[in-house]
Amino acid sequence: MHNENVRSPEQLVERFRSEGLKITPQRQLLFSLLHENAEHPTADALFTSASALMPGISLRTVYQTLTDLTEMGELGQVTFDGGAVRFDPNLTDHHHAVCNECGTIADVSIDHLDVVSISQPNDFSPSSTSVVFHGVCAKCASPSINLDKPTNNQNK
Amino acid sequence: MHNENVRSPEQLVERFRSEGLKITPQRQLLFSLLHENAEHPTADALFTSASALMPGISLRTVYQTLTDLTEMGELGQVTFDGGAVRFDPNLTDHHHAVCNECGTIADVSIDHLDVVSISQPNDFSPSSTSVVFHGVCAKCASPSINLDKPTNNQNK
DNA sequence: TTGTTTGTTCGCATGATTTGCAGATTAGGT
DNA sequence: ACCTAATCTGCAAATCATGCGAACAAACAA
Repeated sequence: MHNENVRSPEQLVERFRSEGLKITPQRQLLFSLLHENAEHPTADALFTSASALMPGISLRTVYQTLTDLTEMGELGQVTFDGGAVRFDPNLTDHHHAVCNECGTIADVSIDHLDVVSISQPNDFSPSSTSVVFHGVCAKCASPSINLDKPTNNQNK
Repeated sequence: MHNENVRSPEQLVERFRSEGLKITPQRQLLFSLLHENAEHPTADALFTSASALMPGISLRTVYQTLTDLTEMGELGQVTFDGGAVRFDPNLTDHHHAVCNECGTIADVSIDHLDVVSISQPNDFSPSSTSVVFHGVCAKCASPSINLDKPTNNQNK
């Protein structure tokens, strides 16, 4: 069974067409780069990936397309620790686990979130809830595997 | 009973003294502006408040002091929706509710957070968990009170 | 009180991220 | 092949935050 909530490039092309928008090579490339991309890339990271395959593509176009997709509800945005906005093609209801060491962000599916006894917001009606776990991922936690310890903490 | 986890200006002065740091008027002012400040202010908001009471204070000093306090563990930082970093003097374990209308951020105390059946991170050891509720606060939700509807959404 | 030392403050430059704008370009239809 | 409107691109500019060095002042000693 395949997850309908991660749009394929074809689906996004169809969506754009139905909205009367044009199908450009830049957009098609970004659609495919986003497809089932679980790395929660920043605009700049996508620009780097895209540039390798399409030299000359503009960072401005990457931002524009990501904004378009977000406004169409085809892309989610998340921000951790004040850094750059990260884009999330996973449209299912899920949460995130951020590794303090390497900065990678993993999706977390929570079947049932039970929040017991909230004190303040007896007058607050939440429309959505996001949970972020901070900790150390398996790769960074195991010393045996972590011989080639990378220092590239992607956090800011 | 008084919450020991929101430091008074006197406590912060004591802490700074014990660390061999100097007690300057700028720092004292910021300590008092942060004391039991539940508005989760940005650095710029604090700079504006501080400037009214101490004309000439530098935004750089505000950032510096906030960074110092954060590194000392006397201040928390939170970011919502990619905007500016917000500072939180509430050191107790708590969460946040963000109003989609007016942008105000309310503290939420959760007595018990029960997360059931996490799928991905069977290999992830979280050291902290943050929950953010997005919705509409009481003030913005009640039409009778909301006659003077303010448009100042503080979100970005 | 005066002097010394060392941490602070301040202003400016710089970096990082994101958006506005306008001219050049091109997808999609005639 | 041509038109037209949408799109792409490059650059300027806004926002947020930090690095740096010179001027300044808190803390302490004499």
